[in-house]
Amino acid sequence: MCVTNTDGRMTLADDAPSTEYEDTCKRAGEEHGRAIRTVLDRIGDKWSLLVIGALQHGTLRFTELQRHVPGVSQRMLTLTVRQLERDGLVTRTVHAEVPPRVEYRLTAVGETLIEPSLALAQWAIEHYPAIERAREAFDGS
Amino acid sequence: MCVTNTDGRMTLADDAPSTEYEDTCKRAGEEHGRAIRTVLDRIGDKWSLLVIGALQHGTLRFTELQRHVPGVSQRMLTLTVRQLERDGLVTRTVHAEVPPRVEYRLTAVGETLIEPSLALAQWAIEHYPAIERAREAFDGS
DNA sequence: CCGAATCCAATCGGATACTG
DNA sequence: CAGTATCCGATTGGATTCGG
Repeated sequence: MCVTNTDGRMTLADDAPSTEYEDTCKRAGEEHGRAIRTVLDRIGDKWSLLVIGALQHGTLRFTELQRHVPGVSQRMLTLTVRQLERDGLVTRTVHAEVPPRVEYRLTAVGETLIEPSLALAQWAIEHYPAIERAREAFDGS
Repeated sequence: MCVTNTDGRMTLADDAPSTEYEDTCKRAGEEHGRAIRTVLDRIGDKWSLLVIGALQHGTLRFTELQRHVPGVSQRMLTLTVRQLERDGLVTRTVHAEVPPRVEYRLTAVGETLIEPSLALAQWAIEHYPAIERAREAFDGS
């Protein structure tokens, strides 16, 4: 897994043959692979990206968050925000009141994730029709 | 799930209160939600993005592809390229030879996925250390 | 060389019920 | 309100074996 190649181009996966330089790149790239894998495991799950998106305009409480992410169960929302909190992408603030009030908010790091996620979302919207057509053609033949 | 808001800003999830306009946006946005979900289900899996990355510089045969994506099993590589083929992101060309030769290549649509994926990969590499630190801090406390 | 088929463990995620 | 706990079906993905 190399991200910066010998020619300076960016790559997502490793092309490396077995030259010494490439091997160095490969070893360094293994770290990159873990980074990409880790991030993909987070944003690739069913709800994280939607939660990030729901929080992009400000603070939300648990129930509000649940309304903004249609279809998420209480359990999965809890697990998802815990993961995001653990990864330092979301802060969780508990106010000592009755009834309890818990507020979720993106951290600075969490906010930087919005831009690339949005790029992906735009790609999805733009190419979804083509994908649907491709599937029908593939399944039909 | 709204992507373009009333104020023109982009969003990943739906903020919509129940005005008529927002409801229209919401209904239209449900389509966007399916698009994003669909694409996330594809690139969010364990291997698709790595395969796309491996193919970004040209054509590869099955075994080459497997070498370029370290850790992938034969089974998963087969399933992954089939999905990508079905979605019209990759072409699969079988040459009638012995031994058989099968070549995989990105389609035009597949190539457009590289840019946003790379943006995400760069984010991953840049913020992975912060995520690791956040996790240690979270787990330690 | 390029797969398909089978088996199986682990994880994911929904439903439901209960709590401070 | 904001969770936690438990159960359970569905999905994921690795290992292995067989075939054209």
